[in-house]
Amino acid sequence: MTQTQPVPEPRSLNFIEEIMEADLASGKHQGRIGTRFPPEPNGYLHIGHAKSICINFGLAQKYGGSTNLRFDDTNPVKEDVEYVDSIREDVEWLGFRWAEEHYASDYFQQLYDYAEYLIQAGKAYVCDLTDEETREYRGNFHTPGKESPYRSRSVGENLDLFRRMRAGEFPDGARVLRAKIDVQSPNMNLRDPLMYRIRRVHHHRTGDAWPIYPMYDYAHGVSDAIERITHSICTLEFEDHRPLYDWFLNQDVEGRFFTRPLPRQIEFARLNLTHTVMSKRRLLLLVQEGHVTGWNDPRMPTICGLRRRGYTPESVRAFAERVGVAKRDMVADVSLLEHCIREDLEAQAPRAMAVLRPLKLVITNLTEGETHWLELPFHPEKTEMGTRKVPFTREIWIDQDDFREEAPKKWFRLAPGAEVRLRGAALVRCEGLVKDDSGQVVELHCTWDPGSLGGNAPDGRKVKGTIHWVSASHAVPAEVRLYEQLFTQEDPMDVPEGGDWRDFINPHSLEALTAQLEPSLASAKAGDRFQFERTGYFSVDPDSGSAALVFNRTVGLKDSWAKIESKG
RNA sequence: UGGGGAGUGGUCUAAUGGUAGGACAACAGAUUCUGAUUCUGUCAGGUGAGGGUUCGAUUCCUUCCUCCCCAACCA
Repeated sequence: MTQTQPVPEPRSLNFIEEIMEADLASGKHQGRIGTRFPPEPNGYLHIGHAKSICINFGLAQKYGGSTNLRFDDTNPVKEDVEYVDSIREDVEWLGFRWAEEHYASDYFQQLYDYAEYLIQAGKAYVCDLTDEETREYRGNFHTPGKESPYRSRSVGENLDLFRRMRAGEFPDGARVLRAKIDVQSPNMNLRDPLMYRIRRVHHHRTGDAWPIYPMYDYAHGVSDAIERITHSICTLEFEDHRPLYDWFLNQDVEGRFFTRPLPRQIEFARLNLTHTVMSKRRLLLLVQEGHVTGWNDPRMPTICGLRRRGYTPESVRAFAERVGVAKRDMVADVSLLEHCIREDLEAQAPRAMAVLRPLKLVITNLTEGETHWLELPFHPEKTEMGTRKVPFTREIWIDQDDFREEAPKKWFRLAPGAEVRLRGAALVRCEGLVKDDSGQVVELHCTWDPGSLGGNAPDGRKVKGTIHWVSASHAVPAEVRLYEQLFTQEDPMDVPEGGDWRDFINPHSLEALTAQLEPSLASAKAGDRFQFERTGYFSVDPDSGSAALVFNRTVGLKDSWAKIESKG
C-alpha cells in the first residue's frame, strides 16, 4: 500500500511577508528583520493589539529576527506605569518574548539633539502661535494653510528659543517646535507639523527632567531608527503619516544620527470583531459606567478579559493567524474566535460533569446509602489523560434542560416514561414526578436497570439520549457565570438616528447560577479549564476561594438541539 | 468639493494574464455513552459597475460608483 502523503499546502504569503522576503532576498538589511510592538501605556491591550503583537513577533520569529517592546510614552498627561505592567503581562501571556524593552522616553536626549540639528539645518522653527491660531493657520481640506509669522525666524533665534523651552522658561503651550515642510501640502500632516510642545508635567519615567515632550510623528520614526527596526508595522490610519515618517528620518542627510537603511513603515488593517467595541474610549466607558466589572471582565475584548474568560494564548494566536493580514477594513466574526478556542479546548480540556440548573432525580430502586464509584476518563479519546472517580447514588441532580414533562418531537432526553442513559453510569426510566404548589416539577422518580451499570443495557437495547448528572450527596456547589455577547447587534456602532451604541448592550450578557459539580472538581484551581460535558468549556475564575468555587463559561458547546427546536 | 487607502460568497482570506481555492458560518447526512467531537456531502461569489487591451482579465489600461482614514499642542 502506498501511503498518500498529505501535501501540506504552504499558506501563501501576506503582503508584509512578501515585502520582508523581498528585502531578505535583496540583502537590504544584511538579511536582518527587526520589528517592534509600540503600545502607548495609557490603557489595556485588546484583541486588536493581540493581532498586532502576533504579526510583529510572529513575523520576526518566522524570519529569524527579533522584536522589541517599546512603550510610546511621549504624552505623560495620559500615561501611567499602571499600564506598562499589564501590557508586559499580556504580551508574555500571549507567548512572546521581546528582545529589548525600550521607552520612547529613553530617547528624549537623542530626540532633542536631532531637533537642534534640524533647527540648525533650517528645517525646524519655534512657533509662538496659540493652538487655536495654529489650527486656523493650518487651513483645512479645502483651503491650503498659511505660513506662520514665526516661520522665518533665524536659526540663532530658533536655537535660543528652543533651548529656553527645554530649560523651562516658558509656560505650557506658549510655544512649540515645528518642522518646516509645506503649509500648502494637500496632506495635512505635512503642513509644518508640531515636533515639541511644552508640558510641565511629571513623567512616569523621566520625572521632571523634561518640560517639553516630542510628538508621536517625530518620536516614533526616530525611535525606530535608533533601534534599527527594519519594518515598522502599524495600522491603516497612519498611512498618510508615512511621508512625514520618512521626512524626519531623511533630514539626517549627513548620516550623523541614523544607520542606513532606514526603517520602513508598513500599514495593515486593524482588527474589528462583531458584537463588541474596540476603541479604548468606549471600552473605558463600559468600565466607568458599570456595564462590566472592569477591564478584565470576561465579556471584554481585552486580553486580560479573554484570559479571565478562559481563552488560551494558543487559541488567540490561532485566531490572529486565521483572520489574516491585509489592507481592507475588516470585521471578523466572533464565531471564528469561538471556533479557535473550542478547537483548542476540545483537545486539551479534561471532562467533568456539572449540573447548571439542578433538578432532583431519585432512583427509587437504588438502595439508600449504596454508592457505586465509577471510574470515568478525563477525555474520551485521550486515555493518557487518566480517569477520575465519580460516585453514583440514589439521589442525583440532573439539569432542568434535560427533562420535559411533554416531550417535543425528536426529544432524546428525559420525559415521563422515557429512558435515558446517565453518562458513564446506567440507564434510568422516568416513572413519576413531584410538583410543588405552583405546578413546578421539583423531583423526578426513576428506576434504573442495575444490569446497565457502566452505561450499556445487558440486552443491547439502545437509548437515544445520554445526560449528565451529579450525585446529590457528593455534589460540590459552585457559582457558574454564563456569558453571552456583550452587544446584541453585530455592529454596535451602527446606530439609528438619535440612538446610542450603548442601547445595544445585551442585558443578558451575564447570568450567574449556583451549579452542582462532581466532587473531583472540588480541587480545581484558578485558571484550570474543563469541559463540563454537554454544556461547554469553563475555567476557574481568579475570584475563586477554596470556600467558594467560581467558574466562567469560556464558550458553550455547539448545540444542535437548540437549532432543531428553534426551527420548530 | 483636497489628500491617502480599499472593494473577491454571510464573514475573513487566496489566486500576481490560464479551471476563482481555503477557513469560519450555514445546510444535509453518517458515526457517537457528550444532540459535543469526528467524517462525508451541499450551499453559495463570475471578483463594486461600465468600457478597453488580450486567444484568455480578479490580475493590465480607462471612466465611474461605494466604503474607510486625515483638518488634537493624542497615539
